[in-house]
Amino acid sequence: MSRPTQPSSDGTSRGETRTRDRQRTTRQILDAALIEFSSHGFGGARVDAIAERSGASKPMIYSYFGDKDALYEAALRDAYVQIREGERELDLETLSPVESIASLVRFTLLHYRQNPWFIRMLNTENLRGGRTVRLIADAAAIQSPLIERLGGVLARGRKSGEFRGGVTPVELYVSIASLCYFPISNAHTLRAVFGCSIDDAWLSKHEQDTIRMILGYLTPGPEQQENSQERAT
Amino acid sequence: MSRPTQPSSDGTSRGETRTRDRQRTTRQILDAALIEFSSHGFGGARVDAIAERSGASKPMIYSYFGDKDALYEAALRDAYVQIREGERELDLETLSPVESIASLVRFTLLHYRQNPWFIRMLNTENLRGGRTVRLIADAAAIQSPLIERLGGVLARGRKSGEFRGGVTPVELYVSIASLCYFPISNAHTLRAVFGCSIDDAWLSKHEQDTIRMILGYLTPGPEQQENSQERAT
Amino acid sequence: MSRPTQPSSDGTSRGETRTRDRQRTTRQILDAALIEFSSHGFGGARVDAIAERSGASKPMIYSYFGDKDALYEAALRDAYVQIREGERELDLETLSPVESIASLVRFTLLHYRQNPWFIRMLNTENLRGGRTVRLIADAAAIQSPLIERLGGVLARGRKSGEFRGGVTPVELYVSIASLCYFPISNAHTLRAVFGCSIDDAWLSKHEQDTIRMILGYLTPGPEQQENSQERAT
Amino acid sequence: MSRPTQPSSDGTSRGETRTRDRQRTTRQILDAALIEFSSHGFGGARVDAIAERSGASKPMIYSYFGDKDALYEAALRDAYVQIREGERELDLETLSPVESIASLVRFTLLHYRQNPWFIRMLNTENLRGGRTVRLIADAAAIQSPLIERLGGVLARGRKSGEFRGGVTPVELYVSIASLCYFPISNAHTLRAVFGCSIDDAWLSKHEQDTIRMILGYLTPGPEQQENSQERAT
DNA sequence: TATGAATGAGTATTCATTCAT
DNA sequence: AATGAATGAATACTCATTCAT
Repeated sequence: MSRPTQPSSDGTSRGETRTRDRQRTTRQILDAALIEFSSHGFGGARVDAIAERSGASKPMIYSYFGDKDALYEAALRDAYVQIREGERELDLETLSPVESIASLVRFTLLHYRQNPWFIRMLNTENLRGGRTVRLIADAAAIQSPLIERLGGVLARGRKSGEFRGGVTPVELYVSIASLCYFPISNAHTLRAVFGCSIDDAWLSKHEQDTIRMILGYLTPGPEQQENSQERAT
Repeated sequence: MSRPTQPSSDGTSRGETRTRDRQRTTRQILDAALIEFSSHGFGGARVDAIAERSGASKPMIYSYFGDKDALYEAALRDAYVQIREGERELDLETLSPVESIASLVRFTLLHYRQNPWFIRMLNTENLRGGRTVRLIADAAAIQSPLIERLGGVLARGRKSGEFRGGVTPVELYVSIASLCYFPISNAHTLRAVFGCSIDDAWLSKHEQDTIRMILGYLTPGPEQQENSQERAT
Repeated sequence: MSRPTQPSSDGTSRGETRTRDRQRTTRQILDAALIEFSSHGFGGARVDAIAERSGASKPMIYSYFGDKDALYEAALRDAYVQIREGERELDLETLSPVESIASLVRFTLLHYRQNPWFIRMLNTENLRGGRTVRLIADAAAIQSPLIERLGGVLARGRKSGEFRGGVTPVELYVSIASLCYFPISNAHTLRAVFGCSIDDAWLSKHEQDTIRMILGYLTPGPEQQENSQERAT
Repeated sequence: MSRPTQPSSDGTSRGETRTRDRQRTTRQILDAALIEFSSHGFGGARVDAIAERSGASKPMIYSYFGDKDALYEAALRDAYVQIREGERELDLETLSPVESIASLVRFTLLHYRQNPWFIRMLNTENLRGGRTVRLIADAAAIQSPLIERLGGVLARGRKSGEFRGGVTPVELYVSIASLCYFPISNAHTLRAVFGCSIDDAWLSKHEQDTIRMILGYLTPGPEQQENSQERAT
């Protein structure tokens, strides 16, 4: 029943073509899965919809990935892989420490805006209690080298006297991510409750504010504010 | 199973127990719905599970609320109502401006930690594109008077010279919420990707950092940082 | 809990009032049931709808009638009772035989048109295989004295030479009923399939045709037509 | 269970069995649906029962037809299609006008007796107010070419002097259908109320009576009867 | 290998019927 | 006696998954 495939004219062998087809199909399925899972959450996602959008048949999806959970896992991992690839374009090594931080903020915000499905996948996964990310946490792809690079920036800044000590890269990055993630992730409820529309202008302003906040936090300065609550208690 | 209802002292009679039972049942259904929807998202939530957890029968749920969508809407609204009630306990009027801000940060973080289902409901709703919150946005319950009160704090701070101008209460609140929301909302993925466990200690430290960041942002100061990127560009 | 009812001012005693109330409620339930059953069939009828339309509570309906089947049975019997009452107004004794027949046709058609729920109840019951009408067939109310009276008309007509013999009243009545029932019962499908709208004008014409057909059938005449098929076979 | 399918001789290959199975399954579902809907009405029909009787699974039914309404629509349309197919066997062109009419009556009665579900489907649909037949009325299948053919018979009869004028084919057909439909449709209630059992013998006699009535109605004759009521008024 | 077709096990929702007052 | 409230048992419909080819 398998139709005879004559050797492809571009020099690839039959096996290679198959491999390439398989990769292409896998890619299409993952893209469709990312859209579907990030649009409707895990429970609301439909394998049918993924099949239709990807152009692959359902048995194919099952044969490639196993079941819905496994497909979700693959999609989540792929989400991280794509994001990590994006992060590689970020330059934290040649800019000045201050500029590196500003650049990181700008990049993070832009990244979230350009890949809204990523935020949605993270929301979905956290709603699920992280049960899947835990499974794939050991895989190298998911861990971000960003922390290490950010550690370098902090060290440089401390050495140059621009930054104070006592700030870990993880804490710093979580703060940056928080400020970039939340307004985009929660745009709908923010608009409904506070009447603010999180559009380009709003986010541009927010970008400035965030940079100011983060740099203010890193600056050595007179350090009066952080004692405020100690006095209060 | 029927708890002893002491005779009502306010003159209401008969029907009273029915009413009270209805209220109690409604409450139980809403509680169960909040747990279910915030645990599994809308698509993954099961009306059966809500019935079982609440102790109400399914027909009762449908008779009280209509359908799954309406039940979700009621639960979402209730989530906001509960949060608004919590916010009333917050004192932003008698404390000093700086202390008010610190207090708001502490309160927000505590609030999110103590009511994790709230964060999860917001995530769920935003995953749905906010289609339900839009429906109930006009209800008084949902809009927060917090913004107005925060505006008062900012005004007082500006008058006393502690705060600079040019900061709107919404922007400020979004930043505070961002910093408090994200680490809790995304605790699972953060742990998997950055290896940090968002526990009490972590959050205590984060609370300090957040207060420092926010106050640093509000302080007039030499204003060098916020120009950094202008130099860069 | 039963409120004291002072003796009614119109001379009826408490017991009588209760009896009268019960009768009135029963009547209202039956009316609502006739509408509901004849509108939606047995399977499509909703006890809730009957309760709402009748103004009676569902437990009352169940206490009065038993269950849905029994209620249907009562409604069906009532349909026949009402129809029989209507038939009493028909005069088949004083008019001439020919006029009696014409009058019966006119009456039957009018009757069906004025009580469309009756046709629908009959359709419903026949769809059910007559399982209920069989139960109540023994009750006097349901059997029609019409056949007997029609027998008298036929006898008179035969005696006067206007009608031929060999026609039983049941056969005759079935033919009349057929011609009156079908166009009304099947008005919707007739319109869809044959494009004819069964309105007043159409039915007036049909009334004439029916009378002509029936009388032609009863008239002694040269009797050529009815042999036609014997020749054919 | 799979009947042996001989290799198709018309050049179609593969997919053929699938198609044929689909057609066969569709047929079985429609048959089961006709039985179920005509036995219990729309509201009383159970999709489960149709699945069981047809041997198809419920999801298959839904995948083939859509939902219960659509299945009902398909069944109703199919009922008409089958009936129209039956009518094609009827010869109204070569027989004499009188014989044609007699033949049509005999055919109609036989048809109704042999396909009792057809009458029941019509009853069901009319009980529903014809809302579905209206949807499919435009489909060619449903409209009967019978009327046209009957018009031809009437014309021939008028030309030969056997039939009078002033009779439209629709009116005539409705009368014939009435006389054939009602005794079968209402057999159950007729038996209960008038004690007559509508069996083969009864219907044979009724067939004769109907032919007599219809032909009497068509015959030119002295035309005395139809004036009777004018005298009465 | 690839896929149209098929289904077991749900899932939201309804309804006849009964309880508690 | 009368009814608002409650529910067991369906009922229409769906979906992740597998079969047959």
